[in-house]
Amino acid sequence: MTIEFQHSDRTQDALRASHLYYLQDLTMEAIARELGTSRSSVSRLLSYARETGLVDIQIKSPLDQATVVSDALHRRFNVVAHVVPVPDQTTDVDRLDRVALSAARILTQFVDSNMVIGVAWGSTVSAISRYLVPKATHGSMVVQLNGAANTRTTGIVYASEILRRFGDAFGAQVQQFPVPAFFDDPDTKIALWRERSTKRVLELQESMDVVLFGIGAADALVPSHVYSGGYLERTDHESLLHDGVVGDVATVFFREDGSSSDITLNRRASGPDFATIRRAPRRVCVVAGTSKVAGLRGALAAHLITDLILDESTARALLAGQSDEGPS
Amino acid sequence: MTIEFQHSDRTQDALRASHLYYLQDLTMEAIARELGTSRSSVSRLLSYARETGLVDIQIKSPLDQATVVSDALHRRFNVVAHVVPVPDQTTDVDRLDRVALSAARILTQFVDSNMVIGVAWGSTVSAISRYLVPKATHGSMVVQLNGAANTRTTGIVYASEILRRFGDAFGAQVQQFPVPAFFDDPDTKIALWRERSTKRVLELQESMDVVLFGIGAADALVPSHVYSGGYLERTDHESLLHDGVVGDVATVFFREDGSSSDITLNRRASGPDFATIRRAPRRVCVVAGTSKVAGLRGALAAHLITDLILDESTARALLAGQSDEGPS
DNA sequence: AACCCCCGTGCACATATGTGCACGTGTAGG
DNA sequence: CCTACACGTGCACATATGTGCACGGGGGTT
Repeated sequence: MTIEFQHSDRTQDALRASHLYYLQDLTMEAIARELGTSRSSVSRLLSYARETGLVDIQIKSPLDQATVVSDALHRRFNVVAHVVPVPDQTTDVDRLDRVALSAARILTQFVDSNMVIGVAWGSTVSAISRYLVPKATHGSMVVQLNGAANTRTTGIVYASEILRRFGDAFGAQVQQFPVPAFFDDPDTKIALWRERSTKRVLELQESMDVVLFGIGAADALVPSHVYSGGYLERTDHESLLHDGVVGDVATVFFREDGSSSDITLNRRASGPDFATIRRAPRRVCVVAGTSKVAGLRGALAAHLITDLILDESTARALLAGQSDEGPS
Repeated sequence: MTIEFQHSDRTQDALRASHLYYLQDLTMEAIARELGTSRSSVSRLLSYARETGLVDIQIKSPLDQATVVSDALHRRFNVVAHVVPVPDQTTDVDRLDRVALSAARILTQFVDSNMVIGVAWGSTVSAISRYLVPKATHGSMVVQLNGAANTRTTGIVYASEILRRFGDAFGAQVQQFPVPAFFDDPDTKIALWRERSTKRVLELQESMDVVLFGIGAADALVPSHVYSGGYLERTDHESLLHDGVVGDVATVFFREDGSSSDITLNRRASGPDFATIRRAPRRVCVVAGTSKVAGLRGALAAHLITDLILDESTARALLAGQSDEGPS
């Protein structure tokens, strides 16, 4: 008639080990004894617990003494900045990786149950998706921000892989958006936008709680997908140049001052317009590498960003510019 | 004209090191190179960051697969249980210590800015106070639940030391309650309760967001202060026995069924009545050692507890009893 | 039944981390 | 100016942790 206290599950052991290790400061040796197993197994249990998100490690920069840089960003652009320390001479590839790793872990804190999470699928978001720390939530939904198909591929595999990673990590349902990144004919877009299946996605986008995106920039050293993946024609590039575009967010282009009206290509873009993005209370932008500064500046001017995760050099480059935006 | 990015502060280094270590998985060696210091200093920086609460490590038992025990407690008593793994043969002193360590770290998660935090000052809470992890908050207030003076000492030093630790850890103001634990004459209490200085404390207690307390039990192996510290006379003990008391929370006694009416001694107790405690949305009870099970059962019956932190054996002992409380 | 594959385990070794100690620097006081 | 002291640093060593490898026990297949 005794109640059974089996800890059959590997997770149970991991939980217990984590508690003993992180909450009671026992050594792995001691934990091994309590669990009746070998020290190495404990080491593995703990890695498992970390990978699985059973253990969650957060860094809290005391708000009153945040770093000078992040503080300056807050004052200048009215965003919460998470500055990722990366040595200056790091290559842009490594830089992206390190920023993505940090971003993935920071992102976890923003996600919770019953949220609608919009994600783009550029190289930045893709990198992040590889490092996501699982967090169990209920009733959440991951929605794709913009289409992925281009003239060479449907892009589905690539984009859906990214989406799937997000869905897996947060136990969320995934809503794909199976349309081209850019339409050939704006009228097709208009027509498709009237379809009920499309509308469902658009409505989800309207109710996003969190949006995650990078910045597209033509001259990034790690080229953004949109500019290198066969999505745009030569004439498109010329059109962008002509319209004074400095970058894009989820296929929607903008100028350095944040304006995006009368940019021809936007009529064919599949991404959400900026009003939709701004409707989300938390809008997380991740940027690695100074080549995206101009674009970033535009996105800030457009008030697309509430939380900015970026590497240190980029933060400096951003601050080095003179134009003040100030809290609106 | 370059902006200065000094990281003069030790905290800044610690923050950066923590980011690199916990968010980017760099080795301390690598961090030392980036910071231009020795590996040992990095090790020290990281300890500093942990002690200081710059880094916050949480264990999240996925709600859908919480341990069997904590789950059973939830169903049986409608509390969120945090079961601290402790080997069965541990002495009660060690047991208290380990539970207190875990409790201190769990407690951090419950505290936030602008909260009123009520704390008792028994041996359990005292142990917890020694392990608190600092967490910067603003506008918080720590309020003492019950008086501490007795016939031998004013108790002020002891209780205030505990209170101070809480205040320090959370950057909170401290509100002491300089009255006897038990009055000799109930009328003195009534009179004093009308004083404005007393009323201020009582009002604070009415608006507590979090309460932290242990369980007092006469037969605990690590004797509760109230029963051993010269607070009660022989006749008092007899009176308690006569009234069927199984324990107390902050000097207020109750029976196994949770009732506390007509317990003579309560008229002389300085602690808040149970209605006041129940007004707090989060009521954290910490218990180590099976000798307190009877008392704990009473406190549960009185609905004094929303969050229960206890060691494993005690949890089992609690469950081993047959009486069901069930969600109310 | 015999076989094989998958998985979890402990061992032994390679790394990574923690810490006593001695040194050097800066500051307050004599 | 000298002395004393507090504090932070790196070194060297002691511990603690991570990981490749080989072993062995289910469970499914032939």
